Amino acid sequence: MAKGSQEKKRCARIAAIFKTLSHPQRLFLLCCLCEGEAAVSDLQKVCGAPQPVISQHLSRMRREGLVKARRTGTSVRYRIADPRIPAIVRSMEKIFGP
Amino acid sequence: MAKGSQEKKRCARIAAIFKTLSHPQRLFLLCCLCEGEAAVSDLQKVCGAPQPVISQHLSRMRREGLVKARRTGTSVRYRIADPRIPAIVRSMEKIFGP
DNA sequence: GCGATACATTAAAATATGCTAATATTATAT
DNA sequence: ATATAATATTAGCATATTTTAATGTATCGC
Repeated sequence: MAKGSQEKKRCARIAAIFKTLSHPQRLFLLCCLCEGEAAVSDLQKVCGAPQPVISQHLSRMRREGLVKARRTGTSVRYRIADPRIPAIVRSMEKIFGP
Repeated sequence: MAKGSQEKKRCARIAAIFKTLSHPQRLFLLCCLCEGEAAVSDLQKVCGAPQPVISQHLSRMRREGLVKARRTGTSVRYRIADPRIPAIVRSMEKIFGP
């Protein structure tokens, strides 16, 4: 395998995660989940977007391993998949914040 | 101003940065610059993409405040704009790495 | 079972992004 | 001043992403 190829693969992998984080609403949803577990309907209220859009965003974040889900009766509650995720968002805010 | 609106703006801002980081080649370029300043021609060699593509990527990262540039004769050398950036990429690798 | 609630999925239209090719700029050397 | 090397910019096309709208699935209470 060519030199640097390994590094490029790592970048492609991380870039895919960054892409998932690169949508304003999606990132906002993630930030909401940083405060604690929440149902789709809760997120819909604070986010203000149509329900299918929220579901699509959450679905994508789940595929990418950013969040996890569990059913509670008829509702589904989402949560952050890794406790180190909030720190990354906060670091970004410190560096690139207003 | 409505509640949560401030938070949404922050997310939009950070999401824009994430979007810039969300391209494999761009992220690879940034990682190269994490090792130290480099000229466009150097980056072209390790990256293997056409020169205009590299320039476009660098130009965008510059606009977003991720990198800085300075001329040295006929060549332009790029560098990371903030020393805290490499840590973010490394954190991401730790969490989402192979 | 039936209706209602909460969520998920899909397809198609609208929009944004990235690549290519051509051209422009900037600085050095002769 | 002209030529050359290094980098930047632009426009147009191809592709990917987002949104919208409609439909599907699952769970609970009756």
